[in-house]
Amino acid sequence: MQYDFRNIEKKWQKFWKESGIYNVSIDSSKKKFYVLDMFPYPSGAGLHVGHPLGYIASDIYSRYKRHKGFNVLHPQGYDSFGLPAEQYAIQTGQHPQKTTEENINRYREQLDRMGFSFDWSRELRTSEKNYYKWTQWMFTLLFDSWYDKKLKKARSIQDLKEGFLKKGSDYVIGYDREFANNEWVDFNDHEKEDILQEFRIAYISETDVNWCPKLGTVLANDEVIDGLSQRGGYEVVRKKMRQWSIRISEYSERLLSGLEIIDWPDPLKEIQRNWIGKSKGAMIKFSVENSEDSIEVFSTRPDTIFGATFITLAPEHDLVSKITTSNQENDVNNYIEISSKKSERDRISNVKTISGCFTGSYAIHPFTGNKMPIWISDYVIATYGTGAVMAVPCGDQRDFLFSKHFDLPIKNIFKDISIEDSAYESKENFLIDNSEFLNNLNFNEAFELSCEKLNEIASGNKTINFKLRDAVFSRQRFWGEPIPIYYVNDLPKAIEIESLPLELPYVKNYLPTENGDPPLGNADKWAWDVKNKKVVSNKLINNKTIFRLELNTMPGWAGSSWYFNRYMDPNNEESFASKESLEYWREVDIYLGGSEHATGHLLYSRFWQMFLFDLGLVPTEIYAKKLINQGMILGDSALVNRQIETGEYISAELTENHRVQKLNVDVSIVNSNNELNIDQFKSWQPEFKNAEFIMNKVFKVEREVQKMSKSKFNVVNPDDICDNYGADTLRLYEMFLGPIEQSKPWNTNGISGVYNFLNKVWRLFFNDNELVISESDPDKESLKALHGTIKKINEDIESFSFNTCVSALMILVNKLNEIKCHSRTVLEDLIVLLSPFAPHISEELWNVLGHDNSIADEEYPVHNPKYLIETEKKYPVSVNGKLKYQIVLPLGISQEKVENILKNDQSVIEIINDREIKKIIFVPNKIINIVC
RNA sequence: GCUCGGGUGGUGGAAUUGGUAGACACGUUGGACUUAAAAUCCAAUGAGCAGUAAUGUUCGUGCGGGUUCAAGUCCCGCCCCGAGUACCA
Repeated sequence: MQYDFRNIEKKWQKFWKESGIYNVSIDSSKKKFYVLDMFPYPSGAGLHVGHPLGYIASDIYSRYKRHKGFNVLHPQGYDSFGLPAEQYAIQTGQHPQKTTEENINRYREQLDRMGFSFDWSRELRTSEKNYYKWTQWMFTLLFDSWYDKKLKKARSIQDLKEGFLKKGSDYVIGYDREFANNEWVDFNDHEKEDILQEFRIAYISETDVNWCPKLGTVLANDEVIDGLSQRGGYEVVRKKMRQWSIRISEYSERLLSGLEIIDWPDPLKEIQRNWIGKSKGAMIKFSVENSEDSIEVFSTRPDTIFGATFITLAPEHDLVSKITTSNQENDVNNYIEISSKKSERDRISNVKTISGCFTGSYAIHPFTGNKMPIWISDYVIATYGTGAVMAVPCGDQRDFLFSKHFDLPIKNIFKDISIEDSAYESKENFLIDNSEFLNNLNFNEAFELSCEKLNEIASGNKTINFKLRDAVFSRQRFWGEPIPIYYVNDLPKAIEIESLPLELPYVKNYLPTENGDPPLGNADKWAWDVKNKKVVSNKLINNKTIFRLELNTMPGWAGSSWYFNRYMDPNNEESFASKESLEYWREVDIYLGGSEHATGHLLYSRFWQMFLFDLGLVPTEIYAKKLINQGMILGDSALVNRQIETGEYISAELTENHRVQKLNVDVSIVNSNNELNIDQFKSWQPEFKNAEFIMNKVFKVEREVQKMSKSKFNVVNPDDICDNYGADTLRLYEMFLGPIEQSKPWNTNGISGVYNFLNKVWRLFFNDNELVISESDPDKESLKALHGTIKKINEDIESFSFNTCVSALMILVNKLNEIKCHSRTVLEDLIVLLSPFAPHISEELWNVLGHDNSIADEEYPVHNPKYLIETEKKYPVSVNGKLKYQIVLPLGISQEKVENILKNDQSVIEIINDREIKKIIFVPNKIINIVC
């Protein structure tokens, strides 16, 4: 008899739901363990087989940790604000709330079928007002805080105001404006706010942003890929806009050094390091001839300063208009206009073409006093460094090409190195020449000395520069958290906590308004009544108590930057989480998710936690100790070839000499031999109804691995697998597919293997319908097999190597079947071993053996080394062409035993390694090596 | 271009981190059960050579070198694939 997974799985899912056995609470008698999945965005397409990969892994780990006696927090929720729901709303007029809700229900249904042990009592949704109340509150904290460079932490803006009152601008370091304390007192509100805005962590400013006209909103740097929007792939252009930003750049150093102490995958850390982009160099000031102004440049090569022959500014640089001479004005304006029209994408694709324009002005070299022409060119990026570079053609290939192109002077400062054909960019193997006091120095010496000298003449200093930009925080969108700010005479004011949440208003439609305002501009009732602390009609706006509200909403990453803290205490009305719960659960122990969030969510959330930590609101600066990136499951797409001229469909092996176009077809109408079911194809979509085919016997399709997506018809729904094989099989199979971090195409070729395995497990307990369990003591052989497996599985689960766990279980079950072991003690341990992977069948069998499933988890079996000692194995080995033997002793052998062997064997010649002994290799009459 | 990963049977993938390469599974082939098929079970399965056979033997982890008694694993030089990033001064 086969095991009846349909009824078994339904039965236990119902039991888990009704008994709520996976709901946890604070229990100081137990050690806590927090396992978290990146919460999903509930899209309309539902889950496909790729989504659960990480959830299955985290579920296995959670169940395992529970067996180990930990109090495991394993929650799930939804990142439910976002663009797709809003796009759908624009098309259909339905409120995003409604579609989001529908999608969530569908997600929940699918998740429930897979037997996850989530604590659903802690479910959260970022779009719920009891959640976004706290997101908004945290925004007001960001607004009311500044970053103290001296203490290297965020502090209340109140402290800054008091500091200015006492010491003026001396209170802070690294600020380019100077004012005394009495001047501060005399500043008016606007002047004060202008200064404060340069310190607030959430601040408003006129910035260059990535504007996506198609989406009608700005995008953060990480949301733009290759000059196109991440969502939708639309063109992105640069535009100046008044925007909220988050001063994440202040945390660059901490975000970078924090990587050292977290156990995250190296590739992911590397991505974050590159994104933060720390570089050591110098700030160098060049005065401009016949002008008060000076140009500051950042250079990583101050050692090459004597090789600098001209200056290049970004076209957007502030000084350009000031220093351009009248006879160059036309050319310069022309150039600026052309380059501003270029989209990000054009700029990237035109990397190789050299363009630029002379401004007519000259800078003065700080040491030689030479005149250096000032040019503008769009190879200089306005947002990196100072938006200006000193061009050293002999040491930088771009400067070199630029000089050649515009016939600018090139000065070689490298001794005995030819720069005929290209610049010498290496920092090694050279001595400096033609550089006064830097002559005959190497890179390091020249670097230090040049910085010193620059400092002496007050023309520069050593600095560290970061690539990380402040994050744009405004979105011209409806379906996001409203920014809780109102404007009094254009001065932003935060809404205080008692009045939050600031709920999304009713709008007639979700598109921008006629005068280009964000969708919230469509709301009639969107003004803040300060006196009564509530939202009122726009018509009531006056300049005393009722003010206009911010129209932008927050980006998607706002809500996801702190949700892991909310799970600790999700229903708290008084605070985002109680002190007690924060102290108990502290941080995530294992975080599972994809590496595609490396420069988005995973960076922002680290920042956000650091900020909360600075304010003393959370107990740890690091919110996730260990992170595992699960790979993506890709779709194995099927494509039919259509002949372009005739429109006939050609079987894949016959396409030679035909001009064809490939069309994705539904993978469910293609069998595993790549043969298309023609009848199903014809009825699949109306356009194929009268399709003509060119083929021999069968019609073959082509296969291609693509990202799983609805539009490619390669989506496999986990429900189908659950229907046909059961959730346990799906869980085991997804784990069996390969290492968790690896991306792999989905195929069901091997699924019968794990399905058979579960049947074999079942048959260990049942002969037909009869339970066959022996109560007598187990034999040595089965104990040996069992304890070996226990050891392996414990180790492999800890290292997230679930595919080898499944193999180990298969080997064990094959073995037990072979030796016909029906011993209760062995089988009980087997059930517990199996239960994290296949919880349904395990619960059933546990119950079959007469246990009460409603009591706490059975402890995970502990291996007994006694059964692991294997007999010594003798292997032939060739040493210098002579046949000798090596004896390999098993793992865990005692020191005494080894010493005994050594004593009894006279022929030992050397022991190469004397660390913990695991294996010994013998050659006849001589031990030649001990391998550890 | 730069920075990370990675190349192992027909396929997905193991290999105790330097110690019998190919575990486990799929697939294939043969067999058992069956009137038959499905399902299930058993056996074989890296390639070559010799042998009726047990077995023996050679070659085998992208390519070429090296270290070592011993290399998929370590070192040097190439080739290919994937990911990230990109005019970053």
